[in-house]
Amino acid sequence: MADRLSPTSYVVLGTIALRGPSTSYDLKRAVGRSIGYFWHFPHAQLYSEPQRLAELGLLEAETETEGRRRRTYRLTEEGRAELKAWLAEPTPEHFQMRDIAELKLFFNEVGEPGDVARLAREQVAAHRERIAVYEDMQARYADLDAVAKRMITLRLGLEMEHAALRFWSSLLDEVADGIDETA
Amino acid sequence: MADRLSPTSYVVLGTIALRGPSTSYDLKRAVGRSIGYFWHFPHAQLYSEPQRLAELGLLEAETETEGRRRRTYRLTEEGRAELKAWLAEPTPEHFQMRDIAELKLFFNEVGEPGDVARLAREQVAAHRERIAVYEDMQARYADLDAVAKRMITLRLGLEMEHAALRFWSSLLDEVADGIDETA
DNA sequence: TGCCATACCGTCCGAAGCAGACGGTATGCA
DNA sequence: TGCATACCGTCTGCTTCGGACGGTATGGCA
Repeated sequence: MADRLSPTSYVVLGTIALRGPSTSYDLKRAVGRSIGYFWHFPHAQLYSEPQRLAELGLLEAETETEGRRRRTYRLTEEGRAELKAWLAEPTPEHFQMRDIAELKLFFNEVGEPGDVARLAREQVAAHRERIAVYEDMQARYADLDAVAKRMITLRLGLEMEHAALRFWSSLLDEVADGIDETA
Repeated sequence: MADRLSPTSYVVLGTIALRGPSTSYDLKRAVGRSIGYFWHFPHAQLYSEPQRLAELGLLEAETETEGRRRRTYRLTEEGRAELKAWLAEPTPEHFQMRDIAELKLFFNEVGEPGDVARLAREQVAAHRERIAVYEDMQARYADLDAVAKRMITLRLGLEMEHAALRFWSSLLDEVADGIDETA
């Protein structure tokens, strides 16, 4: 059913399934605090996508009449069914990376000698910082049963961050021997 | 200089810098064999983007008159300068992940009990397969000095794949105890 | 009570990204 | 000669994207 939905669609459906009836603004904040860490969605889509889903009958909209023209969306039975079908079906696509740093590293032959070291240093710092953020979240929500099941993706995020950190650190070691020791 | 280029622009610029003068078709194949593994570009853009870059003076186009209307692009001085400036400048963005499997995992509460195990099994297989591909590439080009510098990104790719494999394997262990042992 | 600053919230638009259909060209082999 | 297949480029319609913009509620201070 339903033409074929995009990942964005399922983020909307799924977030509403987890939180209950929500406005676009609610979605925006919820996504910003969770999925947004590994998959970026421009907030404009969290306004347009629910409208589309409502037209498809997967969501039900209720518009406030006074004050802000705020719209609250709730899941329909069809919406929940669509979401569950998606969760149950195979996932053929391999993940994609979108890492500007990796791109730069690939073309490093074209650049100047110091470039790689500078890049590596930056990346080490960035990944360390991100790891701190994740560990903080993990600690904060450690014993909140309500979100325990969601927090599991944090572990994946941490694995990835550590892998990246390991890579850039060792690259830095290899490359920083002697040359360009300046911060 | 130049409004501000997209990652796609730098992929085109960079690939031409590495390979020398190229047609869009050349770019398509070269990208498919390298960067395409971690960052997907639809081939149509490898036709339109060089045209834009030529208008900006970063590339120089030469069109064949007979047979196929093939266009060969070569880097201008401005193009090389732009590329080198990009390589030298800081990289503020953190990588993005786009992993459908991670999305499904995040919403697993909504699904049925067997879903996570099935997902994990799939992912383990997929990452193992990808690791095999990468290791094969690594072995094949191990002693080709010409591409050694590019192959370093493969190491990063492998680190990432291993991290993902570790995560999904251990998740599978945790979740597959007793329930749903069917392939 | 009126005014301002600031957070809150939603819409719009132009540009870029994207998938894939389509159509034309060269090559090889029956 | 004719067909199959690989090679190569273009086009179209749609979605995604970033960010500017504009309106609305709240609280504090004059």
